[in-house]
Amino acid sequence: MRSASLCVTCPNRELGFCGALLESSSQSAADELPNWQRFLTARAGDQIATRNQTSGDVFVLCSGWAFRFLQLPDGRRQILNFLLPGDLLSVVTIFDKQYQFSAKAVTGIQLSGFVRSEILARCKVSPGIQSAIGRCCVEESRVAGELVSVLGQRSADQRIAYLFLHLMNRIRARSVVRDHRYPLPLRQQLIADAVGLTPVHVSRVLGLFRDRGICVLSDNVLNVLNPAELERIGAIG
Amino acid sequence: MRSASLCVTCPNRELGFCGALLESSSQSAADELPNWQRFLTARAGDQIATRNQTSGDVFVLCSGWAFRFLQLPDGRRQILNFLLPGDLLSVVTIFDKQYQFSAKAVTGIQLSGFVRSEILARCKVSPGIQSAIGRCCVEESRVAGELVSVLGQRSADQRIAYLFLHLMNRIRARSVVRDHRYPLPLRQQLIADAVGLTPVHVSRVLGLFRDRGICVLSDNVLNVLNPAELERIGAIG
DNA sequence: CTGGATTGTTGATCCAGGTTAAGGCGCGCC
DNA sequence: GGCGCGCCTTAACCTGGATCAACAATCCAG
Repeated sequence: MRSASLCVTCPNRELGFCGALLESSSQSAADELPNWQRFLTARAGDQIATRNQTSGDVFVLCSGWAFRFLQLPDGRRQILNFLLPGDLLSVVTIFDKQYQFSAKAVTGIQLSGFVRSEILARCKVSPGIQSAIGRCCVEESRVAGELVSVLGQRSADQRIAYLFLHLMNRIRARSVVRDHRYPLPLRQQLIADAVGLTPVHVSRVLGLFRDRGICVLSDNVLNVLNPAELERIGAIG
Repeated sequence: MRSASLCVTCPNRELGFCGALLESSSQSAADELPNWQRFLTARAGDQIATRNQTSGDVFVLCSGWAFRFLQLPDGRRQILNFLLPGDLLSVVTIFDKQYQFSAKAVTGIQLSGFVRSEILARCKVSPGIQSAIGRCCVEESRVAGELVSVLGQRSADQRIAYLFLHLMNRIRARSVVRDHRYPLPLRQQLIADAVGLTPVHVSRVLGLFRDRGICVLSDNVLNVLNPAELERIGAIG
């Protein structure tokens, strides 16, 4: 019961991967896990995947926030994206048992793991899963391309505004947002690692946004006071 | 005959997508195109795809160099990757008829287009195609992640060294390279757009590499004099 | 041969963001 | 309470790369 209900209560509405997978399975007894699925939890800060590690499971984030990243030899890291409930760790984990990235939990999280071979088998018989995987690939590729162009071409305030707008969209896809207040459990260090700036400069830019009445990030809530201005700064062509 | 022989003579050896597709098809008469395939050429500089445009075809580059990019509102562009013979324009064009990127030819090129619905149909019956698509997705995602971390975290010389090393690997996968001389038909402006620098600064860094006896790019050939040093500068963790 | 376009080089100057450091605030723990 | 530890903020300074500008080299078109 645990994993199924968790996945049903927090599907990724944009992509619907988890939903497609579950719909393709016959209903199992309400209080036991099918043998092709397992369930994990991790605490804030725990590393949940490591580059070059292999795993027979494909994981979906059921609750909490996490992120994928690449570690550099000098100790710095680049965050590739943040994972929200309903997200696959990465859609390519369906095709490759070896992780090409590392991942950590931002908050406490719950993960649902599906046996890869089971997904691939279902894929052959279920057009629903197949197209869900296709949509995930398209989305991951689109987001990665956007991030490349933001990191390659845009200034500090544009990068941070872009990150906020991107996350705001993803949060809105999952829950109703009131008064432009978005739950955002991110330390400035994480924002820095995501947009390729130092924490010091992130603090400066956030201070600027605050002073200009654009948005305020505190207590894990992003309060957007002037959405139009944020959009103007962070929108990508 | 044209398209088939071209694809067979320049398969992407890393990924083998084109080969997998062709192997799955019954041999057609040697001098006519099957109706699910067509063949295009473009001249250097031609735009071969535009963001948000839709197409019923999935294209493979058969000869020449091209690149995918995102255009920014201010006129700048970020190159997402360079396309070498055998590359799909992007693997996600198999799943989405709408391009999420633009693309241009660097040199004169030849493209082979496959009707998308035909690929998807073959996918259902051919495990070879399915796994080739999977491998393409893994590779595209890995390369995109690396580029994100390079743009987010690394200095100008590291970025350019990384680009060179990355392209050298891809060129070596396609043809024998003698004396560390790699064919590289790139203007400095393209290198700049790929690594997020200005052409002026690219020139300075290339000058530095030349002075330090690391490598020389001229006449569309990259002559690598000190591979170890280039590797030291550009290697990612 | 000449004029113009394209590309690359080099120098001078500027500035966005990095670096370093110090201090403040909140919070858990002894 | 006091103390240590994260985290944020702010200030002073530095620097890598952008910007601006001049010029050389190459290649065509006429």
